[in-house]
Amino acid sequence: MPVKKSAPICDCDVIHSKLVERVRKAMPREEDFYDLADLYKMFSDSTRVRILWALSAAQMCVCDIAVLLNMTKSAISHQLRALRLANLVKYDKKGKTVYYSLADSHVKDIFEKGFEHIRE
Amino acid sequence: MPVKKSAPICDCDVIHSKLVERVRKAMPREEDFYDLADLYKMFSDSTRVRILWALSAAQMCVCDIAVLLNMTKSAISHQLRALRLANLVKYDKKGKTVYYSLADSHVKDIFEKGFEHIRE
DNA sequence: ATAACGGTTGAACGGTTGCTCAACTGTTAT
DNA sequence: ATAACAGTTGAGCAACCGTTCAACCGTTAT
Repeated sequence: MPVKKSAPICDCDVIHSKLVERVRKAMPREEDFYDLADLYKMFSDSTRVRILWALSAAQMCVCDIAVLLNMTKSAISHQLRALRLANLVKYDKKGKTVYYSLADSHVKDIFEKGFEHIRE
Repeated sequence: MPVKKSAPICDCDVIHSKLVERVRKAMPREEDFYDLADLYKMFSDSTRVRILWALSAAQMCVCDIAVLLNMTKSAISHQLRALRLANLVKYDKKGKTVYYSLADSHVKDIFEKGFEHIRE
């Protein structure tokens, strides 16, 4: 979704050119950074974080989450869609109701790392 | 920075009320979720992620980062300000140049967890 | 003194994003 | 058949966010 510039647009001289070259060589691909940012984007909104936390506590349907967070089904459904597309949650349809749960254990790990940092 | 609603605006009935009550009781404070989201917001932009990665590789000045990422000093400085306010980076002024580095080791941990998830 | 340079700042813009609203699908109950 | 309900979807709007631009501050060199 972002732009890739080819012409150098930096408005200053390199100060430590050797250092910069060394770091540049070790740098992951541009794409990996976008993927990483996209992953953390899912954790960067308090509604999504609360949904993910709730699902880490129990499998829940859309109405349950809506009641828990005091929000509309629609708002929750929109966010669940984003989480689904990011492969962070999976769902299981049983009749009218759709049960959501975390896709894998990495999500819980990411939570813990975050809370760990907050309570430094 | 968000809004706190008091009147129930949920537009549906609870389906699993016992479950919801159990989860609600175990839920962290609202504020913690905002703090967590704010933390991950710093990782949710590819420019900031690349800056953080660069600083995890070496202490660098603003011009170094600008050259490395092929962006203007101004853009980098704005992002560094955000990272500073979030206590993710610290700086050390030596004459004209300002050297930035990671504030603590948690940042590297968060990186690794993220990359781990991407290469599932 | 003054020019040059590293870095910061605030306003302005364009793009993104989260929620609302209303309409809709699909399943169950009557 | 039809009503009721769980959930989804798309358009629209307001708030937010990242970059640019121009002006600025502090330090160093001339």
